[in-house]
Amino acid sequence: MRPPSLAVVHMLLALSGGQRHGYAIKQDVERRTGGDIRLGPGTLYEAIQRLEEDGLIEEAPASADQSGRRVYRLTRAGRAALRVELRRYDTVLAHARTIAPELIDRTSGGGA
Amino acid sequence: MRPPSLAVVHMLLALSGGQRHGYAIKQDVERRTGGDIRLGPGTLYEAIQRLEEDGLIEEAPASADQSGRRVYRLTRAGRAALRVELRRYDTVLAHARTIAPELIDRTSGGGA
DNA sequence: CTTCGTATATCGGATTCCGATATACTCCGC
DNA sequence: GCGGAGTATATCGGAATCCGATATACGAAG
Repeated sequence: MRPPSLAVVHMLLALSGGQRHGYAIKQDVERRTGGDIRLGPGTLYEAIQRLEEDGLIEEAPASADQSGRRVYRLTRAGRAALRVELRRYDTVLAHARTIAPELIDRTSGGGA
Repeated sequence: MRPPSLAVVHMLLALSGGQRHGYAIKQDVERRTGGDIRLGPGTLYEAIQRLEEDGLIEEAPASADQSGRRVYRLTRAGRAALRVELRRYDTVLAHARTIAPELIDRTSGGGA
């Protein structure tokens, strides 16, 4: 189980805000990142399958009722895994602040 | 050019602390992450090649002199790319603080 | 009935990861 | 000089992952 990509971490994070179905995860991630992270159907549903197999997410009870929508939520292990990844990012940023603080300026100038 | 993995970002970060050769990058990353990120020869040298092809790093002048050591340093584009990745991590952490602050506790207490 | 947006699923090419393997040099003790 | 350990670089091959293209289905709007 390789460490999840940024896109997948964003998916996990979206789910940490409450249970939701695949397409809603996609929209949540795209909206929240301002379009920086875009999830095609391949990335989205394959990641969901993998995440479910690994026990990081699970289908919520009373999920696929009406129109085939499957609602997912984070498991305990999923929350733990997310915490680990988040800490890794925090570690990188901490090192960056030590080694090269000028790389972390908030004067984004251009974009969003 | 897919976004670099955490391991590669660590490599870039090591290089942002000054020019060095491959093996030194490996040691730097492993030491700084406390062994969390381990770079085998495959990961290390293939990432170096890719990074050089993409113009993110370059061989320093007077590099492969003595014992075949190749010394690398970050290019301008490399610094810019590193900044982008760092900002992405920062964005994820910012969202995490908003959505699920309890996932970012500094009580590193438990394991290593 | 046709079109559009939502929603899910699978396929296939390309990329990346990373351990195993190979080579070569240097320092050290003997 | 010889053998071993650590340093240093490079390539191969299997596996995992990414992600656009494609397909299906449903409901609302025209």
